[in-house]
Amino acid sequence: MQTTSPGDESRHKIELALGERISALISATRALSERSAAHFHPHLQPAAFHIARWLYAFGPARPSEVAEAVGMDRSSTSSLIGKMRSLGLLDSSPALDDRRSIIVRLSPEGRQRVAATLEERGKEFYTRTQDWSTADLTRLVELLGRLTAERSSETGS
Amino acid sequence: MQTTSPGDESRHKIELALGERISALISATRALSERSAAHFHPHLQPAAFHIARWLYAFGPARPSEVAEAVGMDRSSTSSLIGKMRSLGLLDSSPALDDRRSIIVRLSPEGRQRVAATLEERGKEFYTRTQDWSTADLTRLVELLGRLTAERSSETGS
DNA sequence: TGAGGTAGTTTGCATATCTCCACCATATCA
DNA sequence: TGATATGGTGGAGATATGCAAACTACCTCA
Repeated sequence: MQTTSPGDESRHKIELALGERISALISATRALSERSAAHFHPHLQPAAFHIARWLYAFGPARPSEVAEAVGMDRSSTSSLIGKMRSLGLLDSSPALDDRRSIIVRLSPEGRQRVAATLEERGKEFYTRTQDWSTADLTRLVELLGRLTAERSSETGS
Repeated sequence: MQTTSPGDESRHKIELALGERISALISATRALSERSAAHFHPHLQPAAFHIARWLYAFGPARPSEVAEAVGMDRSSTSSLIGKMRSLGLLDSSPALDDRRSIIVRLSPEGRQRVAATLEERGKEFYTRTQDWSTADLTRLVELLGRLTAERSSETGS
């Protein structure tokens, strides 16, 4: 695993560091995330929040795509999607290009509920940025946005 | 609690945006995280990885502190810590200030295993930053570091 | 000193989720 | 056309984790 050029080597170090920082962020937010999931909706299992949050962040998609993206299996995802639909948290429409499939999306109420959960539970986290400059905050938002904006080349549709 | 000054208002908007970006990042990395947890160690439950990863990121701590931080209950945490100890993945020492308590820390092997898991599974994620400038990458690493740097009593490393 | 609280561990039980497995409708390909 | 694969759904059984309670050792405070 010896790197060939000095540039590649330091680049890889930075990428490794990024991985560790993201990992630290995930660790730091895990308790918050689980609590949010538990409080998302009184008639839903926690995992429903993971589905809803993904749809909130990345928009409408097919159930199998959601399952793959959040690392859940298709049965559980299907069942939770069914429950969320019957609770009015999300809508579905037939997929245009494949009549076996459907597209699920958050309903306005579902979207609102995710937003409320994020804001309510996220307050505990805001204290960390209280002494940040607005410029740094904005920069971080922008960079994170670029990091997660990557949903065009998938599924070739 | 309505904010009064325009500065506070836009500030809050940025904080909200940050919350949504972090949420998106967590959604985007959830599948990866779960897969990493599942592959962390063949004789351990997935949740052991969450404990190990937290210790990797934030250093030695008491079991109850870990449980609180990763959002798991103390019985599961205790049981998993016991298993990891017997597998040589972490060591424990008595807490100096409280003889009821202990301090757990990753062993060199445990640390190495977490690092290996992070690097191996994280590769799928690196493609996202391939076309980033090194400056942006470095900046993101720095900002994320500041966001998660919250523990005063770290043990070097 | 004694009373009550806390840290860690263990156990029993409830529940959430995963792993197969099967099924149907549709798609894809020979 | 037929054969095989895929997307969504549902069920049965296995496992992981949460929750509650009990226990020991220890701490804290009156």
